[in-house]
Amino acid sequence: MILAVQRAAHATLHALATRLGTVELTPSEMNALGNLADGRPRTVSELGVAVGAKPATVTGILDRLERRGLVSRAVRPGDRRSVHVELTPAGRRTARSIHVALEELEKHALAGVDQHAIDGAQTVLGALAEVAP
Amino acid sequence: MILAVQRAAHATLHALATRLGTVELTPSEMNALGNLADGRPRTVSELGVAVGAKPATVTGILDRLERRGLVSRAVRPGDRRSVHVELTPAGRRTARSIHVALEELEKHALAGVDQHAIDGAQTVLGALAEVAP
DNA sequence: TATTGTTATACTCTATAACTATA
DNA sequence: TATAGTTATAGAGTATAACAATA
Repeated sequence: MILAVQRAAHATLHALATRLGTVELTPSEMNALGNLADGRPRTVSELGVAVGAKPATVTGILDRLERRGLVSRAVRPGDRRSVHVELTPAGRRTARSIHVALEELEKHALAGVDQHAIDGAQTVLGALAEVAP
Repeated sequence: MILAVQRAAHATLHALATRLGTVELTPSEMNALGNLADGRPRTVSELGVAVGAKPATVTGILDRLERRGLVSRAVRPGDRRSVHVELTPAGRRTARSIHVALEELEKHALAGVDQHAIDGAQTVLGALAEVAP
């Protein structure tokens, strides 16, 4: 089962990258954009927890996204050590296309699968995600 | 659903690395050892298809595994361009501990999950893995 | 000519530790 | 002194292109 999860993760990531075509985003970059998509600013640490990366890693991801004009950094009011990250208008457009591509990919891949199987998969994936690190 | 797959993949990989403790293997290295575990030699290309990596990437993975004495390379009889890769005795022991750790992890994580959910997950993960790249 | 594997190059992700500027 | 973020360093995965040996 765990091996099947790895295979599915790999295949869907690859398929998503192909569908996005010219957008050229790495999985971590998509993940970061997806987490910021609701419009709420996050600190670097919060984003790190959300995407499962260390602050030092998040810094690198944000450097690239900022260079491409997809996110902006600003000192957080109230605590000048913190940085608030949020999407730029271009970042919001990109996040939206990722979301659409994901939905389409999922719809396409699971077209012939019945609802009971999907419910079961939710349960199993939830249990696996909760496993103690 | 696809996001749940990514989260589960990430969590299980991390848990597996923790359980293996001192063994210190990257996911790709585990994957390569797992594929060779049946004792049948593979060419670099075959292994690349099995682990989802390009030959150039496989070369690097094998370099590290060979340096640590876990796999051996030999010219393939009949086609001197090809290389046959197989596990050394130490590699077989390592592959076995990976297998055991995987089984235990899975058993532990899915202890409270009923069989219908597991069957459903198999179906869904199979469908996702088949999605066109 | 085509294939097999390797090497070379460049970029990303990751972890760790040291550093800065704030608190 | 503790925390937030960055920088520095090193290792690993990835893709692409060029290459040598062999078919």
